[in-house]
Amino acid sequence: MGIGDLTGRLRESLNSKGLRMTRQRRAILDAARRLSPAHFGVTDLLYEIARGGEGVPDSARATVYRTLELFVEFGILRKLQLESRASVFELISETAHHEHLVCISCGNTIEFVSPEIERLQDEICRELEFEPTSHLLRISGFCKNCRESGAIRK
Amino acid sequence: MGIGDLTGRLRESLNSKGLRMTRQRRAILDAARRLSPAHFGVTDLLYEIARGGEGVPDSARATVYRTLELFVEFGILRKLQLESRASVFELISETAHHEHLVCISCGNTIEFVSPEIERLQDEICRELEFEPTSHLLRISGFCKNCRESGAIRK
DNA sequence: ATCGGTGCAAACCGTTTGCATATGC
DNA sequence: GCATATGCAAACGGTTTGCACCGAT
Repeated sequence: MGIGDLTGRLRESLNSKGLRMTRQRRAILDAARRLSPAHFGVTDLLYEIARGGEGVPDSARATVYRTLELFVEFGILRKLQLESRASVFELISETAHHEHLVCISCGNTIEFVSPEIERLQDEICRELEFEPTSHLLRISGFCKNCRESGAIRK
Repeated sequence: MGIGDLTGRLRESLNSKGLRMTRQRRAILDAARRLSPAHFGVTDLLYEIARGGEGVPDSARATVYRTLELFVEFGILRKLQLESRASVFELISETAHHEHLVCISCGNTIEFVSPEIERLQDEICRELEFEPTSHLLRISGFCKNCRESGAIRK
């Protein structure tokens, strides 16, 4: 099932719970797709929706929050914990789950995948009889650019 | 340098920056030590300080926030990102850095260490020319207890 | 027509900040 | 004595909630 079928998947998920497809939910999904594969926060989404000319007023943050929560439940979005304050989301695609390097100087994130680390995680969970549903691996530090430009302050 | 020498280490760190040892900073360090090795939030700390009879009023959250930040800078505490809302801290001891399994049903955390995963992380950083300063690995899911008791609601 | 969804404003909660007072050095 | 630290209260920013109205089914 491709990323192009997201609208169908959303409709399905909604139906199965007796919920409704609305203009706003469609607009939010579309904006998320346009922003993808970048990560985005609630404000990014509102801005992107406005750019798309969709009718979701800037004051409707509540709707966006409620909808994003729903999308996470449906497995359409993943909620990251990149920063301590604001929530950051990303569209879940068929591509492998990735981890993040976060530069504490410039704030940029670099993505990587490591099947070996994933395998070790599964092993640990088996040993501890823990049933994993998701995981987060984030390495903070200084990216190549910031090290070279001496922009390291923190 | 043992965990018992924390007060001395704090005094040293403070001196080296021209800062002062105060009743409050000592009280906060003591409370953190009493709570250790458990994780604690700002409210836990305030409560523990009150129990110790130290003179830090409940309204002095600002002081606690400022002090914890300082302690993190000094390498005495580590700030975790276990939850999205409130900050959680832990005392850094000589024992190896550990990772967390977090049960999304009961909220309990299980700690584990994995030198292999740490090694793979270092390898990845080397490849991507990234200089790591800290990392966070958190696996969410269901602990043994919750699976067995069928207490899984999510 | 019904029941879920939206928009708005107000409440919430953890955290930060400004400032007068208190205190370690 | 002077600069740092504290305590308090107010501001802040992201998020959640209550409720009247709107709209998909």
